[in-house]
Amino acid sequence: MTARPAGRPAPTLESVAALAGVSRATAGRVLAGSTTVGEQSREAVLRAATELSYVTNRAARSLMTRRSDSVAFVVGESEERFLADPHFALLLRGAHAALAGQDVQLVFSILAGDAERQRFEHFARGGHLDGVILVSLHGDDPLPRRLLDAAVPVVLSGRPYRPVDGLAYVDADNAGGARSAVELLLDRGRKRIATITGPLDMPAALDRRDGFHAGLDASGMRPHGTADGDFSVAGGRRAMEELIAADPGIDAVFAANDLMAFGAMQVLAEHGRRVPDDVALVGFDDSPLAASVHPALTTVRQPVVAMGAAMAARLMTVFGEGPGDPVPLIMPTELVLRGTA
Amino acid sequence: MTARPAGRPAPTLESVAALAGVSRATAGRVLAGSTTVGEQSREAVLRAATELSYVTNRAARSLMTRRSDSVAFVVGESEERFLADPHFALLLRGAHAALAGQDVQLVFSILAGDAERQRFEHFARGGHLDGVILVSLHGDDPLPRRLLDAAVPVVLSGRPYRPVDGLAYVDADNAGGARSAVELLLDRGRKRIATITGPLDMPAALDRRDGFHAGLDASGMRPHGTADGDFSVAGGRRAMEELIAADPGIDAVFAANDLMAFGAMQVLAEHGRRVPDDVALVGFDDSPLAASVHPALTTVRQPVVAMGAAMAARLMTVFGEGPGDPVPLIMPTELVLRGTA
DNA sequence: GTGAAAGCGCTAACAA
DNA sequence: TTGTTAGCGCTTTCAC
Repeated sequence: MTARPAGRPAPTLESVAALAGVSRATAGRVLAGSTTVGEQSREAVLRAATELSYVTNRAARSLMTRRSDSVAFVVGESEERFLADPHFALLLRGAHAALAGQDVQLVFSILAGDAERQRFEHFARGGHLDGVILVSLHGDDPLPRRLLDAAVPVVLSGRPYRPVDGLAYVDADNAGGARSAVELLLDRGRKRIATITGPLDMPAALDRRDGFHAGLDASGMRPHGTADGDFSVAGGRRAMEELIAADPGIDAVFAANDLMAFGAMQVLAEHGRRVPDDVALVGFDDSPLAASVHPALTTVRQPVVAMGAAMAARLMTVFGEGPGDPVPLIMPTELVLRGTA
Repeated sequence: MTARPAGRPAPTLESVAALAGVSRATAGRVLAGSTTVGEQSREAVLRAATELSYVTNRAARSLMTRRSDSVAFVVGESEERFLADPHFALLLRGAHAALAGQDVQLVFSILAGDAERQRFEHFARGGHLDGVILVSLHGDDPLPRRLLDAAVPVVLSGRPYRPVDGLAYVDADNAGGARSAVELLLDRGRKRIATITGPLDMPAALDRRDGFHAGLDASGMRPHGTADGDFSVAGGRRAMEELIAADPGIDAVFAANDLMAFGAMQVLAEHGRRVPDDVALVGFDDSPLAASVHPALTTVRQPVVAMGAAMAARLMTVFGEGPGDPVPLIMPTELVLRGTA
């Protein structure tokens, strides 16, 4: 189907040129923003284009330029968990915002299962994408390497599990953020501090855990418990139960993301522990719900929307660059003081 | 850039044909799945295509077929709220799943602000989209009508605020679901039942409110309070505060979505009301968090992923159809009994 | 069953 | 500054 009432064919550059009384080439120049065009022609073309409400045919353009003018936003996760996390939507929003106005399409894809992974890789290698934003990869996923080998520009959300030559990425200062959370807890006079980690096949979880330990070490203290979660509310609940069972005396918890912190809050309440009086709590993300729970969650904010935008922007500039290792972009975090610590 | 190591040009149909020793036309026929091709040629072509890892150039194909092989998923909402709601991600996932394997791209867009709306409409009218999935529109948005007028197939998520001729949509049985929630509360012996509504410029909120009233009417009862929320946790909190202030004696609440129910749960706890003993609570959505809060939320499940898939499927079939009013698809809801009622 | 040839609408190289 | 020309890679008649 053509998106147009039957009978009226889509206006082409040809028809715009005809109406403006110039050649197709000149019309093309004007629409492409070339400056080497006479004032008269320019105006005539612009008027004609508006008149016909002309829209460039991207297929024809792509064929010539060998660019697709589209960027993929790819979620490398078969599980539901990541999509349920607002983090994902905010990254997407940021990427979209950065691309809006650039005349670049955002193609969305989820890699659920091997079949889809293969289809996607095939598609990407076919030159149908000017770049790929890769999000929520686990472990040592070979996809970035493979795309790079096929000369497809890639930007990763978060550092790769293992360093990959030539791979660009945008990350938050996870270790620094975690450390600042611990320091806050220490400032508040807490002595028995535990942590709930994220899934340890993800670099973000690893870095937050390391930052947590670094913060304690710096004060000559030791963790009073570590329980592994999975970045979900339910995982946070389980981990908190573990922590309490192992050491009923803990007086502070750093959860590696907000969802797990919410789970921990529930469990603490169920065990009759008051937050923050008995147990102080700090999360990570500053997700949209953090301000709405009660008491409101003290957390480490990472600029997720800005990170999404940065990834898209990175991709746009990478297009022009030659070989050489791209510089990772590490965005600062910020402690948001609210009611739980 | 071409997504391919410099020097090695992307294989074309031409090169596949050459390697297979047939004409480009025959190669094309095989790859398009035509049956009028000899067994020998077919095998030769398939082998050659695999050998070269050939990928059809979509731009060239689009140019010929006048189809874009892409569908847009469009969020008509400038506000953050909708994106933070897991509902959105699940719809997206469903739509993506239905399109996977169909060789159709999912183009993602958010209509934040007038500039973006215009750009999008222009783009869509340009015939760059085979169809549009429209999500989270407010009030009497003219966009569906305008797209339809431009002969762009549209499927709406949820019924339109006002009926629009020829507009396809997929909705949940909001009124029925709300009604079943009320009936549960009545079954539990509750007498003083209030509701927290969604934003009343959205049909889903309206229909749930109406279903709530219908359920009460059927038993000859009247609502003990109505407070308007906005589908957010914070809005649910505010509404619950209102409800308690207006009538401290209420013994049940139906919240028009889960996020507001979460807010209500917090406020009830803060006021020393036990859930469900003192006040029973039913939400709507069965969002991923509903099972994780404590007590776990009793709620009305709507099949969101299936709805997203249905919208995409609808779009694919609409392509072929002629004029005539499409039949709306109303998906059933289901009461999920958990701890709050 | 297969091939030759004609474009789809655009951009880019070259002339003028 | 402008126009002419030559394709980009594909699908699709139309012959054979």
